[in-house]
Amino acid sequence: MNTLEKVQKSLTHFSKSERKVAEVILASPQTAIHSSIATLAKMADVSEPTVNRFCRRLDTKGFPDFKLHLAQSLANGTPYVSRHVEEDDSPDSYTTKIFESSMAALDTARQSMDTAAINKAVDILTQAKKISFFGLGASASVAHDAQNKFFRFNVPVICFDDVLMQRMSCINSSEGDVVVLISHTGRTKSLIDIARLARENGAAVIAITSRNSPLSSECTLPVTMEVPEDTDMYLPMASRLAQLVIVDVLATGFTLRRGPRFRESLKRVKEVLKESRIEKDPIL
Amino acid sequence: MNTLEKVQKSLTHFSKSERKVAEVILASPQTAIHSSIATLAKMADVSEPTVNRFCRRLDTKGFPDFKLHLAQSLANGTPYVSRHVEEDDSPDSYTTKIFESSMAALDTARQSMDTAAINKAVDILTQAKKISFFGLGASASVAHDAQNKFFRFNVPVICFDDVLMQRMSCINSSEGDVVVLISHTGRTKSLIDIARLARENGAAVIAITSRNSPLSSECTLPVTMEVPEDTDMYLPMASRLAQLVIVDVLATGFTLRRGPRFRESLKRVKEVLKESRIEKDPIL
DNA sequence: AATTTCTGTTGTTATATTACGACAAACATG
DNA sequence: CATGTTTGTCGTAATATAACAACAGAAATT
Repeated sequence: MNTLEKVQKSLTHFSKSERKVAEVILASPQTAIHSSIATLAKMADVSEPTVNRFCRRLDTKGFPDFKLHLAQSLANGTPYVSRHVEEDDSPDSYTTKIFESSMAALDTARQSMDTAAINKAVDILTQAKKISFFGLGASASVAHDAQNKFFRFNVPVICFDDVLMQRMSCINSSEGDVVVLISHTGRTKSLIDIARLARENGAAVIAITSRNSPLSSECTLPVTMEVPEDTDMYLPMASRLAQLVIVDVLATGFTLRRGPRFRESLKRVKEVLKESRIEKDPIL
Repeated sequence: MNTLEKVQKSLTHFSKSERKVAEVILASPQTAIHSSIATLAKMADVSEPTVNRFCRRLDTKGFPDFKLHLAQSLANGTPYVSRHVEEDDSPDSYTTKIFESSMAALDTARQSMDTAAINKAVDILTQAKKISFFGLGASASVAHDAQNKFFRFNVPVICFDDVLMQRMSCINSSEGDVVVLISHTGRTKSLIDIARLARENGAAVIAITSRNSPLSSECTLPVTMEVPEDTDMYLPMASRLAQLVIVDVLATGFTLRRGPRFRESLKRVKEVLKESRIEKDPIL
């Protein structure tokens, strides 16, 4: 865990003097890491060894080591002790918080990723006759993005954000087809039906969803992740970002598997797109 | 700039002994930050003051200060010196790289954000009679996401990913309407036309795009950002993520501006959505 | 209830470690 | 050979920590 958060969280566990040290550090972590143990002790109005003991209590080797850990946690963001948006946050404040919580969410998602599953998914995708991306509601935009990416690969790819079309498409699917389902909760009934339907028709079903969800047990290959989502108050967002990144990871794996000649043709697609744009001023 | 990268980049600028120090640090930065100046000097087979001079050359106050900077840059990720995906990366490796570069991109985007513009955009959005989100190609999925978010706010909102529909919609727009255009480059000709068209019909035009782009000068309020995008080889991805986060920031600003009673009704929308899901096992 | 004992907290002193400045030797360069 | 740069040696000041002592408050004993 982040050292600064640890200090914050252990506040109650500390003794009187140690709490003084913690408060000084929390008040201005940037000052703390640039101070010597003597100046910090003076700021907190305690003795130097107290500061040292404080450091030890947080599982560090001593004061210098503690400074190192603290420096790292400062670099990692979290200048705000809380990342949750509050009622009376300023635009500057909530902007920062949302960006930071997004980054933190991506980090936890990364740590919970199973790269073996990623690899298998790439396997399946490269061998697909046809790829379909399905998502509902908020996940639909991820499906669209995926379609956009894989379309450039010159692979037969479709995308539906509508239950009926998804069902119809599944009924017509066959061996060699790959269906990618995107759902954060993995509990949307109609998507679970679709997973079953697709499998019954011989298609391989990849699901980008959460671990242990009903959907993950209903598909051929679950690509799962753990994302801290504060859905109580705000809209699901972190999961969307993580899904997008996973789609990008799959797309990247796809291009790597296909080899260099394939990537040449990708560049040509890009060249064509440039024509619809206003050229950048060459002076810039 | 990241300290570790700085060491890497300045390798040629160093003198013989200083380079020895740099190499030892690059070989194992984790060891370096946990060593004293004496042990590091011994490892590099140079004298202690040489190590100190090395630190000074990198604009730090001395060895301890250098360690702090180095620790921060290590915390920021970059265990890989490069975040770019290489030809022969393992799935684990490219997954990590893509996640990390995404996070780094969000960080730079955040730093380049103009929160005053965010605030103005929220102003405009809260007063809108009707909100339209337009994006083309890859940005279309962001527009969809935005529609999804604002739809829950019970605001008249539409979204088109098709040039003709966008034009038609603009022609029918009037005073009080708000058009939000999403384009990373801000150079897509047809979107620039649409910005002009919308303004001619009295609509306010917000553009989520890059600074100094043609689009940003053609709209009422540009919400710009700087995102490092490696479009040469891979697909635009970082910009998409940043756009999504900005949409989320705008949506959050919107709900905050609307006050607590508004958020109550949001919860009701969520309750309704739950009915389409399989309930979570209460034991879990 | 008063005293003792124990446990944990805090400060003082002493020492070892660490980093840095000043100077001098070695080295390269014209 | 002269000049400027690089590098190392030495001494000193700052820094962190170990060991010990004083103290406070709680628990136990009388």
